[in-house]
Amino acid sequence: MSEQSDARTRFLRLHDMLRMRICLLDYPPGTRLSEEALATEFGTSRTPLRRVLARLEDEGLVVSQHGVGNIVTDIDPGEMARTYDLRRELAGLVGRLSPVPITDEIIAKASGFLDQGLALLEQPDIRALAHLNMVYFHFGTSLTLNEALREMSERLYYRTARIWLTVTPHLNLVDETAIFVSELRDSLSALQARDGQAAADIRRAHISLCIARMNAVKG
Amino acid sequence: MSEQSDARTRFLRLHDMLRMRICLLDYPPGTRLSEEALATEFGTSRTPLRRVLARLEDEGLVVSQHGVGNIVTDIDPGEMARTYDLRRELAGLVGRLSPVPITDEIIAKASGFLDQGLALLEQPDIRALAHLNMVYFHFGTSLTLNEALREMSERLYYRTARIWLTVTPHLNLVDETAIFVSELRDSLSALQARDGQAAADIRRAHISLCIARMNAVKG
DNA sequence: CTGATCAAATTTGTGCACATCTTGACCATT
DNA sequence: AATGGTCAAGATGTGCACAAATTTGATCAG
Repeated sequence: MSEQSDARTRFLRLHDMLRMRICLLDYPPGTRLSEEALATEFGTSRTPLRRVLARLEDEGLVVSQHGVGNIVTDIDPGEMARTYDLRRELAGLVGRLSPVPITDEIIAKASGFLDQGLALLEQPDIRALAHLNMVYFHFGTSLTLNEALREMSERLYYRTARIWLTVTPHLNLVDETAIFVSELRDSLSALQARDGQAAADIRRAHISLCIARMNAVKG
Repeated sequence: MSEQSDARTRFLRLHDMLRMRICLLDYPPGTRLSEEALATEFGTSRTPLRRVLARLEDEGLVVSQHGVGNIVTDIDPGEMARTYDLRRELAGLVGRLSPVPITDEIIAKASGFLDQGLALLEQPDIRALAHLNMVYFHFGTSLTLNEALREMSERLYYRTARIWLTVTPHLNLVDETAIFVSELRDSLSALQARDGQAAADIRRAHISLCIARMNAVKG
């Protein structure tokens, strides 16, 4: 009873895969995505694939140019900074608009994220760190029942996810991992106190700090 | 030098027209939009039109069902209430995140909106009121330079625009017009004082009051 | 009259052929 | 050698024919 039509399931799967590849920089900005090549890889024709690319274009991750190709968008630092400003505010709102009651199950999940983060401290890996950050972000948005807030937060997250991966190599990977682990630790503490607002504020504060670190790199 | 390709221009025009029809209830919730009929009306084939419908589906205004049709979505009151909660917060943020300096030109626009509102008081018209509200909303979002904030605000606006039109007939049209005019008047005063934050707070407050009025109807 | 069953009609999804546009290479001219 | 034009190659955009899915109505058995 997956209640999803086959076409929609495939659409969501392809969209997820391509978005992930873009956000993990498998397709760096400027990459030309050939519809024909992708259609061949996924075993479909161009038509369903164009539906996926259309959505990625609406999300601002690619731009389609007639006669040229589907080009992975570049990142304008100023716009990304403003997008981060909004993400920071939305992160705080998660604790105020329709917050979910904190259950033992939620705490267990947060604890699991901390374990994975600690494992990454032993064996740093920027790609694994980015992936864990993504999963943890979805966990964060799941703490509100406000569907629109979840959707907008995720939309903005995927638009800014690449900038962090671009900047991190210039920082110290071990340091960044440690900072992320401390966020996971603080977040777990707040949740254990059954204080969802505090947990949201912690995520908000870490976005602020992330903005500051990236500004320091730029300057 | 409109710098837009022909295909993109047509896409934007069709998207705007269909979105307007949905939000003004020309296509009430549950309406089945036939791709063939719309393609004939606009003088294209189904292919470009499906690109438009795909975006409307991503925006949550229609759902496409294989073998059935493209159906205008219904409105869940609870979700709409939560969406309004977020819209209220975003309206306040417009005054804090990258606000634009208030120029004479901006004040002139606000003054023009007030004139149009006053004209509507003389000759009430729910459709004209809804249209003026839409134009004024875009004016409001133009007061921030934060592109993401503008985009998310507009996305949420179009998702909730219909609920207001659905509820207003149960209220008094003249009263609603008068309330809107007072918002325009307050907004103009704040802008004349060169206080963009105050103008944003006024719009925020009016969203709060609108939520309260709609809750009163429901209860 | 009621219920089920099936076929026809209608609608969206897919694949393909072709139109349109961009780019770059090649070549003739100055 | 520099420059301008022309053309071919390759990419996305469009239109059409068909596949797949759903609904509807007719038809027939009970």
